[in-house]
Amino acid sequence: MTMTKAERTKQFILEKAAVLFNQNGYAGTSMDDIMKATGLSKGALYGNFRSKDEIAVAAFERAVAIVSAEVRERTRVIEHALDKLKAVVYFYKERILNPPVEGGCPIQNTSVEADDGHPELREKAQQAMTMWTNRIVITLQKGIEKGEVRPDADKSGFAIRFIGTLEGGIMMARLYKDVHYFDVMSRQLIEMIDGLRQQTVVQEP
Amino acid sequence: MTMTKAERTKQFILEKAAVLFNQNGYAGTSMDDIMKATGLSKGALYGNFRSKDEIAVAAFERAVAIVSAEVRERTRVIEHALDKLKAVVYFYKERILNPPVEGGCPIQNTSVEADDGHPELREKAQQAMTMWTNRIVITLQKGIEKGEVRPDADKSGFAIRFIGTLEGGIMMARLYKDVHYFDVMSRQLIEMIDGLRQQTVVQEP
DNA sequence: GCAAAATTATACCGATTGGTTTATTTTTGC
DNA sequence: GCAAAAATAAACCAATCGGTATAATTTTGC
Repeated sequence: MTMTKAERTKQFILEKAAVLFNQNGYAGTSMDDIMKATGLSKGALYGNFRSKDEIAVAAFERAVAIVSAEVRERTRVIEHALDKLKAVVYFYKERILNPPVEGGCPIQNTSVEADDGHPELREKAQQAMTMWTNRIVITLQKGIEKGEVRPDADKSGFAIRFIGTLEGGIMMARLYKDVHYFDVMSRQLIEMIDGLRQQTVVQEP
Repeated sequence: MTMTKAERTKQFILEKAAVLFNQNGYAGTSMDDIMKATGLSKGALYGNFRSKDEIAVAAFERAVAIVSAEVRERTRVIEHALDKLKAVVYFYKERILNPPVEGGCPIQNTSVEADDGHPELREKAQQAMTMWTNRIVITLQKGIEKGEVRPDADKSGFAIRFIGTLEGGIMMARLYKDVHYFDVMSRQLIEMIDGLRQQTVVQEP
């Protein structure tokens, strides 16, 4: 057996809790909610985790891992840096009303709830956001090395604009439960991506 | 007296509650919190409002009104449509870590918390968002009529991109408590605004 | 397959939740 | 300035909150 029974239970709890926290937030989710969602008792919950906080933090990281894995799965085989970025946009567009983890983007949900309290969750959200920007920067760097991306591109600036625009679109589309709002943002994202393209240099005679 | 005592108390409760809900969310704010923040008793609270829900909804509308009033105050005297939009960007940039209502953008906070439950709050957030987009569309329309804005501009598309980009910047800047993230988004916003300018037509000879 | 260890269920804890009741005080309209 | 109406304080309510103690059950390593 590759995974002990206890480990599997722990992961099972996190999978259920991730959805609850992502939909209803930290304050909006009770231990009783998690008991009902898992069918487990309070003893099982507190036997695997020390506190609600510990579940929330671990569930957040699980949620981020689920989304990351699905995005990576979608973009893995794509060679061109700009196509990779476009695939991310299309992924979110398709999944905007049917996200990998019910409730939307875990980073957005956790950021907005934790920015005024809960420093631990806020720090985890910061780390996840920083990881995301770093991955985009790396993608662009590789694109520059392969001559696909303008070498003078502002990599980290682009990463911030990319994520910020995406998150803004997610927020609006989820508020109205209407993809259109994300569509509008995604068109801008595609333009931004195309703006990174290495211009074909006209040879001087 | 222009305002009865009871009316003033009601507004006083809403002003205090607006901050609490904006910082800690609906689920994260208790009636006891509001009692402590106002110094009033539970009787006073339930004498003026029927339920926590009613306070939350009214407090949200108050919060939106406070932010709107400050933005309008800042942009009121500006004549040129594009300057008006830029002034909005600069206003948020200055106030990103010192917002009109502590806790950030009430529409963002309420949207993200209410998109999976609390349909009443979600509808109020939708209404506020729709009002905002409408105001931008009207500004652009006037700009077109005055020849300041390209007549073929996609007014409602721009409004969505404007707000979405702004909200994305607010989210990131608040997560890191660092204006830089909003700065990056604001530069893009200024470019978007300049892209709306009516091009000077080159006269054919 | 058995004993030790870990996991789980149940019952329970004090504190806090949103909300009500009732008595007292304050404000209001005349 | 006085009576009616409204607003407020205080005590109280059942339900729920996060968390613990203990006892029963499973899983584990050998």
